[in-house]
Amino acid sequence: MVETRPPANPLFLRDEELRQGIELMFYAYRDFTFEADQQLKHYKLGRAHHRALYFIGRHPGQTVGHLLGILKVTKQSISRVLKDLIEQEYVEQKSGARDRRERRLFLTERGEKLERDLTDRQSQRFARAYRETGAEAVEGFRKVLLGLLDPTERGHVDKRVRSGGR
Amino acid sequence: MVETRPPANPLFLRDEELRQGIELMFYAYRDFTFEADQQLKHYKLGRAHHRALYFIGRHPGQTVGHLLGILKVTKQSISRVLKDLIEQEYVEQKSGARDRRERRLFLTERGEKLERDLTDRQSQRFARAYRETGAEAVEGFRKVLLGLLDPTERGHVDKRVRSGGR
DNA sequence: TAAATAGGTCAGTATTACTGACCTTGTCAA
DNA sequence: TTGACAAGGTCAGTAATACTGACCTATTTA
Repeated sequence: MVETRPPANPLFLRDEELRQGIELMFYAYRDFTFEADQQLKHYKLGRAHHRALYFIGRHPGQTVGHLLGILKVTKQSISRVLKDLIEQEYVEQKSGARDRRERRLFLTERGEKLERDLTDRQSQRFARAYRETGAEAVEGFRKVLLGLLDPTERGHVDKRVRSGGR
Repeated sequence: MVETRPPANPLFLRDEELRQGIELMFYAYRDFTFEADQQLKHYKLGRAHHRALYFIGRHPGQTVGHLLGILKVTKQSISRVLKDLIEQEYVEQKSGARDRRERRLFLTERGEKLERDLTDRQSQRFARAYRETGAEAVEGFRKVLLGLLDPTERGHVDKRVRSGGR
């Protein structure tokens, strides 16, 4: 594997560097999602259910529309997933106090348990990575991820993420 | 949004920090894939085609089995995708010189063009994020992504990524 | 009261991906 | 040279996710 690289060519290096980022992102996401997907099979649920569960737990009492904005899917898609979760009593909905058209979403105790079960391994994966790389690397990681967002999304996401979901 | 946070509780902070990572990862990946997905519609291809195209371009002359190991899908899945790409002359295969059972995969010129078209926007997204955050952050980003991989994968991926695909 | 909004639903379709079984071609070692 | 094994493809069936488009109800609000 010892190779003599061509002398510094800024354009080449740049493209190469960017592609390395793209690939690492792919590989990391692939492994990151795999474990939870395996778990989900036991419950006969899919990744979409996990995503809904996660974000409802993270933003309890938010509306269906809010969830739609996070996941960026159609309401037909979320509707199916929510129906499953509500039927199996992982999620409950209460109509909004001020606006009764709204369905505000909450995890039941059962739902919280499931969510923790699913997310735990992912958290552990992050914990391991953070431990291995240190606070400075983590700070860089966060910054770059924020930078990868659509500029229009950055404000919302940053606020959402940093406020701990509330 | 001004909120008094509870006094430092290491366990809470830890969980909160990890969840922020999980979320940022989700949001970044969501936005990262969206643009290329839109592009793909014009060509009547899906995300799976892009992935194959990308990695064939990155590792020209590699076998189907190698691609399988990268994408972690079944051969039935890759088979369909490769068939499309070969039919539409984005990809060509040559049987291996030493082992003629192998199909070694290459992009055609047409395939290279398509791949560049699809990947360009993603590269630009990374370029923007890297520019905004600086070399140190990028280094941290890469380290953490590597840390998120399955330990068994880390060696392969690191080698693959750093050797520029060859 | 009429328009707009939150949300749901029905119908139809596409993509991705899975399991399992089986086939061909080719390699390689006994 | 035969037989096990490997690389790859293929057929059949199934499931999950997600889409578009049309249409519906309940409720809020101008």
